[in-house]
Amino acid sequence: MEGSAPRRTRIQQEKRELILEAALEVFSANGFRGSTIDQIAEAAGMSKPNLLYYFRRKEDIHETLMQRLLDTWLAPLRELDDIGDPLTELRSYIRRKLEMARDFPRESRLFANEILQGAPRIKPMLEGELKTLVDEKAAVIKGWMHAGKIARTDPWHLIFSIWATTQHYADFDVQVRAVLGTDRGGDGRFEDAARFLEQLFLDGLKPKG
Amino acid sequence: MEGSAPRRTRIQQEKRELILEAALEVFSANGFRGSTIDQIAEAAGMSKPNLLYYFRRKEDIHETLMQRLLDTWLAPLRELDDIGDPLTELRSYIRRKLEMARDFPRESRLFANEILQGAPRIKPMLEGELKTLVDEKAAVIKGWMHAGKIARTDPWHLIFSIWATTQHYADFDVQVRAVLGTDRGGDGRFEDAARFLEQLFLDGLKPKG
DNA sequence: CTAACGTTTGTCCAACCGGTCAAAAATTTG
DNA sequence: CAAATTTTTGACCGGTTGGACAAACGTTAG
Repeated sequence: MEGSAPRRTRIQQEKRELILEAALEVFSANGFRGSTIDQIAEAAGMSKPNLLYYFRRKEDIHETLMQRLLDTWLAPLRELDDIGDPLTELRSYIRRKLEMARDFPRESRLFANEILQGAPRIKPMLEGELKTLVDEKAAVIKGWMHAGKIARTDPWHLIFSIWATTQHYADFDVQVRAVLGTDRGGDGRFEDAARFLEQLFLDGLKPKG
Repeated sequence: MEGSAPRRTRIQQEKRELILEAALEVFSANGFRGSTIDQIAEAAGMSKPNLLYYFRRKEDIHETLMQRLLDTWLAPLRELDDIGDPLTELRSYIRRKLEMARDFPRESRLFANEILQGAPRIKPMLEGELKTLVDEKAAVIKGWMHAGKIARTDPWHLIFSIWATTQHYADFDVQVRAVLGTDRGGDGRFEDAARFLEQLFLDGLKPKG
């Protein structure tokens, strides 16, 4: 078990939040090794030694950021439930994930950076907590398939494809905008994406017979 | 126009290849800023000054690597042609992209790293060459839709979704393997992915009426 | 007021990093 | 062979980076 959370003064809480916000900005844009404490300190409006008073090491900032991220990041999947209509349930999971890519692109990129580098700091979590959660939800989806509510296919790869297609709009944002151009690359691109993904996941590409 | 390629001795050609291979390994694992010349030199089996004799600056290595990458990386899309049957054509595009994720994961990660950081070095190419190519292929796909050969949807987002789902298996490999576990995360995962993606893109998830 | 405690800053350091340079070693050329 | 050229190396440099530290400053409680 972890030790209890250390008591913090009001200033400590505020400043730590400020630093984490700044670090999210910097880390997500430059990666861990590509970011310097000075950059984060400047973005947080304080001096480097001052920042190091609140977080003793650069890694501590990253670790704290990552822990918080994971909770919110997996929330949409946790909400995937056996209650409603399967297709509706999946559709709203996709929508929620796409909204997260739109509203929290920095978090998405921070996560992508970590995985790309081989997930050195969160591999145990992937193999433990994440795998458990996905296996659990895969079982739910499998139930829907056996009940004939959705087509039979591989639930794990289905989840991967939802992750991939939605996070793409955060992680590869520059490319998406470059390809769509100034006219179609504006704010409307997420609605276009939502429409497309809904159709893809529901009906695929075969023309209506 | 570019100047003509400089003449190189046999040793220069060999050593430059050796360096590029080593750099691909290092850059794709650590990103540009996260990699050091020393790491690349060691992976290439030579000293740092020796490496710098063949590439004057770290950036030169990265640039050369990126130029080569882009040609091979976009080859599958270039091959997408108006000749055969549309659904077959799309299916084999997806298959080719998935094979590239399987056979050239380092190239995929190198590219992903660059885009994630905002594509500082290849943005012009994205807005120029890449956009032109995608627009061209989107027009082809649109033709198929008007001819009733495939369902009507957004061709650009269709291309994005193919990129996202296939490259996911290279870029997020650690996560994919962690979630699938030791039994299903082996070499067979690409065949499972291929089967799943084919079904997804052709039929979607609606149960067969 | 004052002592205790929390916060901020300037200075400093050792390690690292990209890159230079001259000289040595190896190779090619005549 | 010897001269010219290419390749390799060790030593070095200036700038950056993560982090330590003590002293100064601010705040709060008695």
